Amino acid sequence: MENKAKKILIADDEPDILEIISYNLAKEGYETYTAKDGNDAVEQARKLQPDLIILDIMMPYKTGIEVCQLLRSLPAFQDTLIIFLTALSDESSHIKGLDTGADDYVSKPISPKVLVSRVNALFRRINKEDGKTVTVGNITIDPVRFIVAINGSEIVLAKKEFELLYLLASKPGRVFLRNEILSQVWGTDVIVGDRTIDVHIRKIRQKLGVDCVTTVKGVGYKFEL
Amino acid sequence: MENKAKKILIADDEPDILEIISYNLAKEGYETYTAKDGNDAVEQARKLQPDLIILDIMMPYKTGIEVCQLLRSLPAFQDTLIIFLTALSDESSHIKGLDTGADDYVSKPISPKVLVSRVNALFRRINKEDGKTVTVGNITIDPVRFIVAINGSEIVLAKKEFELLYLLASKPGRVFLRNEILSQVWGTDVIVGDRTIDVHIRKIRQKLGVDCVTTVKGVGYKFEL
DNA sequence: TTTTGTGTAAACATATTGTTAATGGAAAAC
DNA sequence: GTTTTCCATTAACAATATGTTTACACAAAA
Repeated sequence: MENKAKKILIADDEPDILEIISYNLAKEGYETYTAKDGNDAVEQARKLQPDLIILDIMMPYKTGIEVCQLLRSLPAFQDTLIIFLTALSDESSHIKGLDTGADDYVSKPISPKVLVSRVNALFRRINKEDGKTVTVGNITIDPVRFIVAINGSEIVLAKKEFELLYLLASKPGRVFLRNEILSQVWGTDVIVGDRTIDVHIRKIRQKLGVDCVTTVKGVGYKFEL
Repeated sequence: MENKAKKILIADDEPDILEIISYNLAKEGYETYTAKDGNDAVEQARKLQPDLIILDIMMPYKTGIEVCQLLRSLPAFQDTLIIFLTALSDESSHIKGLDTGADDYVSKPISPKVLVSRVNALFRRINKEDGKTVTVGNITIDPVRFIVAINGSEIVLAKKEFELLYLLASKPGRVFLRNEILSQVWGTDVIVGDRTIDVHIRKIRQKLGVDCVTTVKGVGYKFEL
């Protein structure tokens, strides 16, 4: 399962931050490398072919966004994970820039724990999306093609529906608390109303036409045939 | 499981913020306490032994970081959850301090909803630990899947029924006083009538169909085959 | 017998979820 | 650039499961 250590390249012009991030990720078993500015980041990235690149937005020579755009234009970096570090003041002006292909962004000031957990989450997500098709009974859920199949016939789910179903089905039988579902599918910062999960559950049940999502009242939901 | 209310200590020198946070967390069922500066925070923390401490970084007498470091050096606070509140201006100068052992941080200005969801997430992470499957004879109680199985056939219990059974079965043979049961399953602040436990016990007996819950008259109940 | 504690069923209240329709926004099609 | 379609979310209400109390029966101890 846990194969070779993932390589992470961290680019920031503040040595302190580099050190803290590097230290904390190394402690988690990642192989860390650092770059001190935009040009350095590009160079190192080409050399190392890291699995994840953490880019500060504000850096000398090239901003994180420029680095990201440059790398994304290369075939070898299509699938490389990228996280932006943004000062809060950057936010509005640069959120658009996140459309350049970042997989997540973390705002400063940085809590090592938060960053580490985001990184872990990202790798988890990738590991799953990397071909981990879930099959339970006659139901197959393919995260690569974004398709659910029951006895061969394909069913199209919307994004949230799919993510929710995939989460539940990834551990069949296990109950997911509503909170858990929220933070896994919607994220910790997004707040949605109480009925949102229900509505999506209903759509899933409706579309699948098979009774495979069970309610555990007062607790949550589970996937089960 | 969802037992007694968690104690949360909130330390900030702005009364307004204290009130907002306190109000919103109390609404969620937490037991909230407040401290108005660093020294106060330390003192209250030692008195209350809260489950979670929310610390503003900038406070008179002692900063949140200092409070955190001080508490973390005490054995009693090794496992206490700590969240920092950081203003934007704190940023780089205090990032180092965040490695003192915070479990999360939330930046100002604070959205009550975000804070509440972070708090919930944090507690959820902790609660996850006690999800061990209990097996006694041919009865299996699995809190992860939320089912009870007798000889392989699954039995669905309601939440309270399940929690009650899980409590008893977690220490087979041991007698649980009615008081104990109340505080463990219902929590200390919930008041219910005398017959409530009985009714749940009866439902458990009824659903399980096996005589495994024994009455110890004048004392309580125990799980026993 | 009286007292005390428990078992049980039904009634009631509440909490939680299910469902539908409406809204606004984003993406896709034109 | 405009229209159209689809999706995520919310609000409002219905439906249901669950939790609690009530009332009384029953049993064991005092």
